[in-house]
Amino acid sequence: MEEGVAEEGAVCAKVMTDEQMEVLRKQIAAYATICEQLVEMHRAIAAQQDSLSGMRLGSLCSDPLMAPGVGKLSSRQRWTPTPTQLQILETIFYEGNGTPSKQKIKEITSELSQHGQISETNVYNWFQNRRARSKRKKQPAAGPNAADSEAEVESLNEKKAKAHGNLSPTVDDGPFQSPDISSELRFADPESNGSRSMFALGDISKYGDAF
Amino acid sequence: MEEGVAEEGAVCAKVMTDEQMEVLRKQIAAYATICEQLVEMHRAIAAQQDSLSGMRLGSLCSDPLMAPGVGKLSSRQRWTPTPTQLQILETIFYEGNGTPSKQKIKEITSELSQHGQISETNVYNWFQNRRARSKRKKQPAAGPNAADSEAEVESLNEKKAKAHGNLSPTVDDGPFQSPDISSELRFADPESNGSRSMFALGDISKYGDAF
DNA sequence: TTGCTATGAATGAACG
DNA sequence: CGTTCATTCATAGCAA
Repeated sequence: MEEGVAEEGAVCAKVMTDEQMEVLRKQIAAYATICEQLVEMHRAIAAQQDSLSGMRLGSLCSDPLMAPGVGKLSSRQRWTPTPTQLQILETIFYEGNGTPSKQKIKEITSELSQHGQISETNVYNWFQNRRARSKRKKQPAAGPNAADSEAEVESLNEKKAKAHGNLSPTVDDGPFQSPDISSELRFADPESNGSRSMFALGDISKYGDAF
Repeated sequence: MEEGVAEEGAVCAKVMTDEQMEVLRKQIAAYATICEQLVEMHRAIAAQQDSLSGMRLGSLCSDPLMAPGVGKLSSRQRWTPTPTQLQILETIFYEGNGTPSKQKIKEITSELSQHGQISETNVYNWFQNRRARSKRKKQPAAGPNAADSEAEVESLNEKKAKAHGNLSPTVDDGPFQSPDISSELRFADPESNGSRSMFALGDISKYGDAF
């Protein structure tokens, strides 16, 4: 182990001991964590923007006809999570609690009911949908074979396509047109249990010991 | 010996198995994927913010952002089928394809990608919308006299009395709330053990400019 | 400019 | 659980 301390970068190989490697792994895990959380944060923020922008014609705006009191649940039978609720849900979902147990649902519902009308069924459906959606985005990739190529990253670049010269005048410059399904992290998902990664960023749950 | 230039990688391979190296590569590649997502998300959010603050209720200043041509990296355009694509889709839809999903989607996508940028999601959405639209066109022809029943909207297609989690216009929760989620970010100590990033984690920093 | 219409995309809820 | 349905939102395209 004495040789492993060499802070001299002359020979990387010498410092590449198991310990060093573990450090590397932890660093990577840390970055993964940061990225994951950033993703969720952005998602939450986006949802907020969405909500409040759409709220202008919803309930927030005072509609002379629509009495903001109870008893008027006519239009829109569909539950819509408030920004706060959404954020909480995202957090819980991300935190690895991929275990939507019944008991959990109750707790979450209680928690969320403080921020708006909600029921256990809503929470249940939300988690169901969230998981299904996450999976769908990553299906085409992650073939049964893992040892050959990580073309998943490449697929992001394969979005190259000839410009369809139709009516759109200024779209040619646009980099992306649609968020394709191939872009999804396969490790961050609490549900991606089928991954065969050794270090398994999904395994980073144990990186907590590092910090 | 010209081999004396021995890359670190070569020697590293001695302490790190090829498998481990590959795993690390994948992990790093995964960051690229996540960061891509982040960039995309950020772009979308920025676009939304710009839109609602500048157009909807702002209009305090003219549009300094609409620069036709270059430099326009916000605003995500939605996919628009080319005439050729549309025709193909219509044909497939009309062919009695009552099962418009799954494997078929991939085939159709491949087919259509010959005529323009498209993704499976686009095809999927198109069929979803197409069917829903077709159905709704025929629904109003139920035959009830138009001289009565103004409450039909509520009880027309009453399927189940699932009255759980209704949403009343009252939003007790404020529409806004500070994004305190950032407090969850935790950074690993890069200086731990005195070793810096051994791998090109710096490569990630190229995304830094995006956010 | 402002508004409307058509439609792609997002998502809560239901089905099997 | 995975897929599908139904409703809504946001935006492209056009009209007055």
